[in-house]
Amino acid sequence: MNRNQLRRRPLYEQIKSLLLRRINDGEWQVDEALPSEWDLAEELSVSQGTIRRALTELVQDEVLYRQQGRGTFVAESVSDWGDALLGAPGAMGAGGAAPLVELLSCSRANASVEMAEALGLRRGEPLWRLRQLWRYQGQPIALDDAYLSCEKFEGLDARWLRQFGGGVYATLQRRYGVRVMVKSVQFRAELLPREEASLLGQVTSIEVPALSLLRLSVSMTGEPVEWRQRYCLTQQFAYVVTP
Amino acid sequence: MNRNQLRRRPLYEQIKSLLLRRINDGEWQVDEALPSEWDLAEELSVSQGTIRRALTELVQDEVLYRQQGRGTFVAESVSDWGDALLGAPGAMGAGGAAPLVELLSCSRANASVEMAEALGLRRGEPLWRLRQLWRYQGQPIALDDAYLSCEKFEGLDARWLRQFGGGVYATLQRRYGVRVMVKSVQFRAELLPREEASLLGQVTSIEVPALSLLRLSVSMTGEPVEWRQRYCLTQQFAYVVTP
DNA sequence: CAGTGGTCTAGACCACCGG
DNA sequence: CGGTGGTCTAGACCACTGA
Repeated sequence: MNRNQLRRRPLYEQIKSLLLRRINDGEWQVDEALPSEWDLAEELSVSQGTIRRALTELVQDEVLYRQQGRGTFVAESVSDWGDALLGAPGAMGAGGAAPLVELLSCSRANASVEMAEALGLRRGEPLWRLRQLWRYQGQPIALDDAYLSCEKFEGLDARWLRQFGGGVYATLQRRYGVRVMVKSVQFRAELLPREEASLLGQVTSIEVPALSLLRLSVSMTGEPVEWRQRYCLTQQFAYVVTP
Repeated sequence: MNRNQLRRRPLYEQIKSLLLRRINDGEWQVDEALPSEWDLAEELSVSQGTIRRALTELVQDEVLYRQQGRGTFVAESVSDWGDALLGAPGAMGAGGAAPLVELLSCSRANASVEMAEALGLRRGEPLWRLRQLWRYQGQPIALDDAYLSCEKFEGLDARWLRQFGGGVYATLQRRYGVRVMVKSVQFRAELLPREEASLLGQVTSIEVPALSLLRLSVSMTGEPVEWRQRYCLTQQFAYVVTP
């Protein structure tokens, strides 16, 4: 390891970046073990304690997971759904589960002002719009529109996404080597727009309030990747977050 | 430090608990420095590295904060509002700020089934109900009802809360030595009930959707302390969370 | 059993802060 | 300048896993 690096970034930070790059380059697959801490220490000419610290932080970032006696492994990327669970309103203890996803469509759109700003693109640039329907206990519960740059993710289409399964983020990781993490989430309460209401099976004429989420996801290097809007029905189940 | 403790809990965990107890007992005030890592190490007969690890985790839990060259200090308890910010819808970059709080009333209520379960009490037990109005840029933006056990927090009243200022959590810490952290939050979209609508200045006859939050807060030892419900207007500002 | 991560120690040097 | 936290090293022992 180069010790004369202007002494700016600590060693363990440099090792974090290095490992992150190698993970994203696909050097180790999901659930595959990295070399042991001692082997990494020798390879990178640092002490095992320094390797340990880098790995510990990557575990905290949920990029890796450890199992005592077995090794250190590459973690799955986050789920499209996010960390939230669906639970009975008022019952704070028992968290439910995450819903199941179905890809409805993959079309093209143009970046709005907000999308362009959030994604670091110019207004009007072409984006993929991936529409997903979430079901919980068989019932439609949420509708997502995910927007991603066409340029960065050339050739993304419904066939790929359905074939891979596991949602948009899993596909980004496996096909484009991009790991993603949620940077920011906005919550609002809105009346469900007509189109979304019909897709969510809300056919009554009365207007129904829905939880509206806006979410910005970035790559591990902090580069904005996805702008996602979600309408979530919360009459039966609440959207539960546990910090 | 007792090394023959059945070897169950690691030393740094024991030290975390010990320091947490001493912080809650008021041994050091908010923004007051703890003894240096070396002094603590000597006092507790462990190595500085072990003290360091315990402190690092308490910093991650936002119980302490560190300043290089100065020391390690007791942090403020969390704000009643929580970690969220109010921001312009669609603008993910620029987070706004938190709103200002005003205590409306302090009354008594009886625990509902959900409250009792969440707080570990029996149904119908007496609770304080603290009603707070949040204003942002002068406009009412959210209404909170915080419920706490009357038994555990004897003598809580509006005078104390107003006199202390800084909200419920600051008062719990200063008067009862209880530090609090948010354990779980539920989000729902609802139509704003009539009473809450009038307190939030929504006098139109049409029904307005509001973001409904249910939040359970616990002490540092994990004991449930507060059940809080919030109605938040989101027509103008979104509720922004940054993980 | 060998190999892995998990804890703990001791000591060194650096970077920053304040008087 | 002394005192603080921040980084890095080397080595020891433990606890768990799997062959």
